[in-house]
Amino acid sequence: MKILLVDDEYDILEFLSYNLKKEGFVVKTANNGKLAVDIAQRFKPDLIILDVMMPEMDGISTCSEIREIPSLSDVLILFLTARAEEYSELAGFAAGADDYVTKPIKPKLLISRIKALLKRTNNKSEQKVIKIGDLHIDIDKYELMFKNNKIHLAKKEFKLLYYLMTVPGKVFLREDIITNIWGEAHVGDRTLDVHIRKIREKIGENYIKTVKGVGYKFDI
Amino acid sequence: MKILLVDDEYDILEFLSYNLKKEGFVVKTANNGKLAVDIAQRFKPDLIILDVMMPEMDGISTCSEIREIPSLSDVLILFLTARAEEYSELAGFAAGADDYVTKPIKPKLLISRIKALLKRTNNKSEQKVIKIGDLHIDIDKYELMFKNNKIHLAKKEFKLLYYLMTVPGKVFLREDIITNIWGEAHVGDRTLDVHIRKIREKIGENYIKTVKGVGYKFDI
DNA sequence: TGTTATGTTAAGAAATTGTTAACTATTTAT
DNA sequence: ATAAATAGTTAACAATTTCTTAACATAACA
Repeated sequence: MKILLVDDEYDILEFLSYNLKKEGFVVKTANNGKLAVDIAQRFKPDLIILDVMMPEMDGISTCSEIREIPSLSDVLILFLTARAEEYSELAGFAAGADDYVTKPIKPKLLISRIKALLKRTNNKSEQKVIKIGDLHIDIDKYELMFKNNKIHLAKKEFKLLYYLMTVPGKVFLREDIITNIWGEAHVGDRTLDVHIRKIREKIGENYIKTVKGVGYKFDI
Repeated sequence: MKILLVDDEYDILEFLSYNLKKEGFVVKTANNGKLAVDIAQRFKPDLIILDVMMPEMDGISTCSEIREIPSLSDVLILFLTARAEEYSELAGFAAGADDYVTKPIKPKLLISRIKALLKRTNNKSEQKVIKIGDLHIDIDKYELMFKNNKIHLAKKEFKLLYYLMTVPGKVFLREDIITNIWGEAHVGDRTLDVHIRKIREKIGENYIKTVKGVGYKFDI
């Protein structure tokens, strides 16, 4: 999930950026509205977080402008407003905002709002249960069945296997897997391999196949 | 689902209206009690959300008046009250309210209350008794039976266990559990664990399972 | 045959949950 | 109204699980 953060205060950018990255979001920042519009077109974020109060081009104008760019028409926009400026809440919605959060910002709250927002729109028809061969993975139960026996997978292992199983046969690029499971966090070179090994230890060597120089795939 | 929102403050109407629409409700608004009664008769909402404090005709009078209109006799009524005015809670119920929510309004909480309310009446098939293994939980009696013995659970413990039992096997996310049981109130980091422990003390270690990094599930 | 990518292992760091006890708040009983 | 009992919360710390790293091994490929 990609987020573009727009605020004129460097401290806030830094603070939020840090907190969002920690949650696994890919974050870019802009310190003014104009720049934000530019970056947005190239970066194609899923969500733009806009400070309402900014010199020159405020959040509301920026929002209106973004809403007129067809390629960005369905990006989500979330406003940051000071508690006092209630009027901006209304103006913001009028300009096409999807949600707003008042300052001072509590990272936890912001993140839960973001997740709710992304879930609400994104959450179409995700497959909850995938059955392939002797394997049966259920994301609701966080459970993997192998020949009718429960197998315990740790969270990362589970996410990883589930990700590979979403499209059996498809080779997932190493870097895509890492971005998907770890976010942008810089993770060591062998970490993915170690997790793959642990999964193989549990379900055998036959399911996850290495495609050298490319990535891994789940296949029977 | 149609909702009629009644409040004299424009900002609140706007704010709630936005939040409710986003949840898929059809919303109409009125800024005073008289208008509300008029609109209600034509709009025939499933639910009316009434601010208690309004000039001229307050929420309680409005409620009483609505309850006397036969075509609206079984509309649901939910009050918004300021925390201080506890009396209004009682008066409200006397006038025929179905639920009340205190200000300041937290949209998430309000929405979950609305859904609960709509479900309760609409969906009479809501499970009041759940039997799983040796456990038998009855929400009406507020009672838990374990191998035919009554077990006393405190309110929070009961809510928590009941919540987990509503979908056996499904992992409920830590944050979802907290939102559901505690509302949006910020509750300490270990509070949930302590309650889980207390339940486990009473029903044994076999029912509630921890899914580390994710949440808890009820499973046999 | 050398180079590069991946596999393996074990150690310990980091993160998450469990446990206890003290304390506060709320209910109930006297 | 007050005491007593019960419920709920927090904080400190323990226990456990999970994750990552580093070092080295092995396999694939050119």
